[in-house]
Amino acid sequence: MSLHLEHLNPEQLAAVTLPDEHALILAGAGSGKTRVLTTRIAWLIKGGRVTPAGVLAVTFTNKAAREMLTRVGAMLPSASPSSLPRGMWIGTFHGLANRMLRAHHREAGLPAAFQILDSQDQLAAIKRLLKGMGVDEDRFPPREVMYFINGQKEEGVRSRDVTVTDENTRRLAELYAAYDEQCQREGVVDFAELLLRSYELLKNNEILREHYGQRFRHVLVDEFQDTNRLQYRWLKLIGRSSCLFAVGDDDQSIYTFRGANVGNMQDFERDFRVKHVVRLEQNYRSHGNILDAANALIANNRNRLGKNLWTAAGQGEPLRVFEGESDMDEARWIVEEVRALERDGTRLSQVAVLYRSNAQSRVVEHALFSQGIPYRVYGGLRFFERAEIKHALAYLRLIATPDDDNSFLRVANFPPRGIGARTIEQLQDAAKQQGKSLMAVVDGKALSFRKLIDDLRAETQGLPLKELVEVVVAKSGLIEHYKTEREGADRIENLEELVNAAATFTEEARETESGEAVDPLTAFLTHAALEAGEHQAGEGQEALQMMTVHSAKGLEFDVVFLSGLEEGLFPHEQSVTERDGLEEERRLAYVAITRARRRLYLSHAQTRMLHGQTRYNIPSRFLEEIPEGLMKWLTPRFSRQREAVWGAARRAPDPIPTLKTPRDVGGFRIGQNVVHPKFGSGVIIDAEGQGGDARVQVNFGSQGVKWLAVSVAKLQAA
DNA sequence: CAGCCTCACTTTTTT
DNA sequence: AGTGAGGCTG
Repeated sequence: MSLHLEHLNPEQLAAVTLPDEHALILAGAGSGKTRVLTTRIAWLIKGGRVTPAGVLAVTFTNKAAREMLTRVGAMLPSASPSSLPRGMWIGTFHGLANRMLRAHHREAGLPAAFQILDSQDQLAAIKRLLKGMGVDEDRFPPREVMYFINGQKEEGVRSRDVTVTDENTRRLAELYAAYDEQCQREGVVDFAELLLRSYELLKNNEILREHYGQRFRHVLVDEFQDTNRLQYRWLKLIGRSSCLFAVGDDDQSIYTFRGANVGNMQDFERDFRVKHVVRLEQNYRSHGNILDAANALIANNRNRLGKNLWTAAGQGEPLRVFEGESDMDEARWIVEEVRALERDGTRLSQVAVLYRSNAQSRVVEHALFSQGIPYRVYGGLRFFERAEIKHALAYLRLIATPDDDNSFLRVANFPPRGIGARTIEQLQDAAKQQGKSLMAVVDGKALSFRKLIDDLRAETQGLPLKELVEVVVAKSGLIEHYKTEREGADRIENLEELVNAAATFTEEARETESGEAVDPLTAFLTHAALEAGEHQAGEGQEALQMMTVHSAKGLEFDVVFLSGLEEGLFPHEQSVTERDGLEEERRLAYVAITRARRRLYLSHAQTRMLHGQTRYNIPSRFLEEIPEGLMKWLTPRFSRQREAVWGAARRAPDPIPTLKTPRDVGGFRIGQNVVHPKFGSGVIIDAEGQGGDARVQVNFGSQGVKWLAVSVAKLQAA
């Protein structure tokens, strides 16, 4: 009910109570940015500076949007979360764009029941397009065409405006045009299109622009460092005459690989002549040593707006650092520590194992599984992305929009009903000739499929959503089909879960009243596309948390294991070739470190299985960038000779089978530690040739990976 | 038309 | 190592 302004620190309070002008809030990790954002909204409304309908708040994930909604609701009078903020627009960029396009679909040139393509759907649509146009998929891989199209859309560039520099780009622009035509014909819209379309709608339609410009007095943006150029332009348009309140942290920008533009923060300051820049630097999450480590690390980055976190909490423990002989060794150690923590009363759900890439989770999972420690792995396939769910949704879509060729192709012959490639090809030819959809030109064998869909539509006419989905799942033949599959039980369970999802969605929809009148089925399909489902198995259970560093952003844990701190892995080897790639990796490490509240473990392994091969890695440069005084090495630092691995392999009762036989090359061998007068210390990771011609490949960490001729280079065994 | 097998790929991810 | 997609054979 209350805002509790007295609990805010001076900077937070200043940010919350800024006058009605543009503001940029630089909010460090754990500095209470969500709190500032939500309190600001509530403060504006309570003070009568704005009505709920005048507020637009944008986030990146549905989860963040929900949290914001709940927290704002809790601070406002008469608030039960359901009867919430009448008319307030809180949501993701895509959610809000969708909302606008639904409301003005006619002006935007879209059918009322337009469908949304997720990335999978989009790729399928592009593959289909390329095939139809007879494009050589080796020269134009569908995935790259997709990246090109999305990249252009995210820069706000339409096909006719593409800067054509060469033949390749010219062709790509053509494909872009053809793709957009296909989408338009089929009444579907991809994620990037949602944004671009609503941007153009505002830009070209003066009435709407004025309407929304007048309406939204205050526009607030979360995670501003993650916005791309189009999103920034969208904000500029919709918030033309409003006060823009942007909250972000340039040090936590870890999504440039998907188009995020940190430069938006500087641009914003300049474009809007921002008078108020508030830095939130007091951290309420971590102990001092953890923060000091994070600060020291990120200080190595050049492109920063500048910020230093501090805490009133004590220094806490030193960071614990472990060197494993192998990835398995590292995993074993993690498991041991986790059990010790558990014995000391730490809740498993407060412990997280973080890693740079998903492939690393497997070894740890094995170790945890064999010790019977419950764990939960984040990421991977989400509910609405599962094949069986996509199949069911395809049936539903065909009921709503029969011309949806993507869906037609997905399920025309699934479960198998004798409509093979031949038949489909004929249909595609006919459709192309007549300029119609596949469903419209169905004949012969495929008539049975159209009849099935027509029957389903007739039968479900007027049924409530839940029953509708139930009937479709039952009569599509999917359940029957999965009964015959050996892995089918899980899939059937998921289909049943889909029916439940439909049931809950109906209730939610009634409560939150998304406003615009859309038929329930379309609303549900939109929900499925826009919210692939954070809803995952094992939620809320007491289990160890495992995830990539990326997915850990925004979360916090008492204890964090940051594993695989090795050159080539973290920083990832592909990052060194990208512009500013290393700085992004460092920000990633910064995000990882600042997830920990009380205890942080850092670990690396000397050898690691990757893609079926043993790799020899040296410790990450990031370990060297953390002051020695903050760390406590659980294993003697670098003292274990790499030879120890071979020694262990010889002595151990069961030798580690994955190790290659150490081959002598000019007195050196793979895995050996060496010192070079110029490049410093490194480890031999590959070798070729014999005697005088022998060459070895050495990983010198921050100095890079080099091939050296043994007879020339002054290499010494370390 | 359908199942099987080989081949190529492998950073990070939300919507 | 493990997976997914596409090609080939029955």
